Amino acid sequence: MSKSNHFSKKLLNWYDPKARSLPWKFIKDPYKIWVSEIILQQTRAEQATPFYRNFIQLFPTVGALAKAELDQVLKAWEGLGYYSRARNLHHAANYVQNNFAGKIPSTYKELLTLKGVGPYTAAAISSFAFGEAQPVLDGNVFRVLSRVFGIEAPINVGSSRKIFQKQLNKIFDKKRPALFNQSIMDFGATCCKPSEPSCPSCPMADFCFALKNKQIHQLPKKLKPPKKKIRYFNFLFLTSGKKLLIEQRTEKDIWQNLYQFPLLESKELVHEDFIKDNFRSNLNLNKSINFDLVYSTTRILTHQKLYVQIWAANLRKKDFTEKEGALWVNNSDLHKFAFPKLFDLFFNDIC
DNA sequence: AACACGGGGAG
DNA sequence: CTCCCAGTGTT
Repeated sequence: MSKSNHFSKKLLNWYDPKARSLPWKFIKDPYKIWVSEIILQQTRAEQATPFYRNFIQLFPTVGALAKAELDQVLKAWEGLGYYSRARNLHHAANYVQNNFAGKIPSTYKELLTLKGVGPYTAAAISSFAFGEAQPVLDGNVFRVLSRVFGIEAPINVGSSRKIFQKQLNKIFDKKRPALFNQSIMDFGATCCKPSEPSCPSCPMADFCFALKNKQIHQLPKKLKPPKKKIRYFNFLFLTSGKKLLIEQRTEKDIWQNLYQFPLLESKELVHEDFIKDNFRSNLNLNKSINFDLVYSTTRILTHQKLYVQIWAANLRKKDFTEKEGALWVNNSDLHKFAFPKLFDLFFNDIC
């Protein structure tokens, strides 16, 4: 028997559907499968689970999601990260309403026309929800293929993809696409793990390239990521009575469409006096207004390191200020706005 | 082809 | 600290 067929047979024999029980498994609703796959992009299952449950409760159907305001959808995504997923999901829900009569399209090709649905997600939805023979190629599958078949092409460069896709097509079980896809991802997640894989009990052990050649810790190969960008964020926590000044981020940058306090950003560390002067002139505040440093932290993102300071000031009625694009919100309305995670930490810290 | 995009967990 | 995670869109 060829090594390729051997793989599929071993895999399906190894797979225990009950071993990894997750809320989006064993469901057939294409909408829920779609939502789960978007949430799971670059996100661990444990982190995804509460967000998935909450999201489905708030937006049970594609119609409900399409009707919702983007701010509501972002609020449901608050703290999860990669917020373009929420924007694209909302956009695509309306696209499905208008172009597919509210039915999630059933083919790989049509699914690719939805914003936020790429090759992985289209293969996942089309196979899980509709039984189409499309193999998924995600981080797990890259790792498994690299080790078992000895593929040395780095998995984090686009040009390697076709090499992995070719090998994947060879071993894919067209007769049982959903089962194969579920199995190979579970196998990667629980057996052929990134570190400390369970080689002694691995069903592929007798023909795995990496095990045979002692390459388990060398495969998959990956190119070094670029260095983190350093950014300095100084926010102003400006209150007046029960009101607080916030603004929406609109740039194509991290946290697009989320809310924040008025911000002074710099590439270098800047002096306290410069920050305060900037706040005064930017918000048209009186010289007598005082600012206290109330919060200081760092945030590590995948490609950035943020040095964050939050300054507080309180205004009397007569000092009340207006700023283009900013809005005063009541404490009681704050929960309606989606903020980056660091503000959640801040709110918890000061309360 | 390279870059941008969050946040959390594990080692 | 580093690496990884059920990746995709933009430039």
